[in-house]
Amino acid sequence: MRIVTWNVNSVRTRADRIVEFLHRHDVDVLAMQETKVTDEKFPYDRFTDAGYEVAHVGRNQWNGVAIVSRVGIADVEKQFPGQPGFDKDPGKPQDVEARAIGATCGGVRVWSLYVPNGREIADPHYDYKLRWLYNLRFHVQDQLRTDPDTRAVYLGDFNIAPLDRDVWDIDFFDGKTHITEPERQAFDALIDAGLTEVTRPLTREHYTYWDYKGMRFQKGEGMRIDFQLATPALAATARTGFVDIEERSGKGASDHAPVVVDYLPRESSAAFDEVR
DNA sequence: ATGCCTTGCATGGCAAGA
Repeated sequence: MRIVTWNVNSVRTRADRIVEFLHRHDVDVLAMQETKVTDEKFPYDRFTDAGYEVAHVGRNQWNGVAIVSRVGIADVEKQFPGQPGFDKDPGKPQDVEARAIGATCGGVRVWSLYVPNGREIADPHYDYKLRWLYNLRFHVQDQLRTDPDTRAVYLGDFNIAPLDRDVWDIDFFDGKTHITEPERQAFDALIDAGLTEVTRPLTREHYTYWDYKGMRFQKGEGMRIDFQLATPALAATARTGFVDIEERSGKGASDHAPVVVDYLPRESSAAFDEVR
């Protein structure tokens, strides 16, 4: 089963090339981030016409996450349990943003995640980002405690570069977000909870994102911030993967590239283990 | 160069991205 994560930076602007991408790479499940559209205005027909079902949550022009699947979509959740909102005024109810959607597709629990950017280290959004990640960790722990054999993947735009080599110039990021120790610890906490980041060993590409500004893509100056974090049962079946650099290179591309992973079906995995 | 693109929107100069 081929599962992809892709921050599309507007699903309406890029509907043509997203559908083209699904066909070109024979995709089973695509988790999108930054659809930048409300549920009402989502271009559902473009995907249903192509043979996919859609689950989406979008409340305004910001954020927005979706899952499109041709292997079924069941039990949709439009936020993860315990997902915090942004509370610029602690006295008021938190605004839970459209940053997480979960659905079961072909026996895999898929969570499309758009982790808050953090903006500046001194900005309240930085604390929001850390809080969001730690609450996600608690959710993952709960899921694995309930069912250690669950096949689930938490994938998306994590807005964290876990290693220094995940950015083109670590000195450029001195004092900036995405590379700070607290952010990396929050990412590592997801790994400590039992997840495996499966894309790094499967692709030779360094980066998944290149800023539009300053010809960053043409200069090879990117960041590795999009990932697929799989539970043990699913991670054991990850076989091949790649970052679709060509998709990022075209005119009118998103600033993120699709990150693709092929997982063996549950049956094949059992057979494979027996053969071993 | 507190910039450089690109998006959506009460289509205006913003806000936001990373």
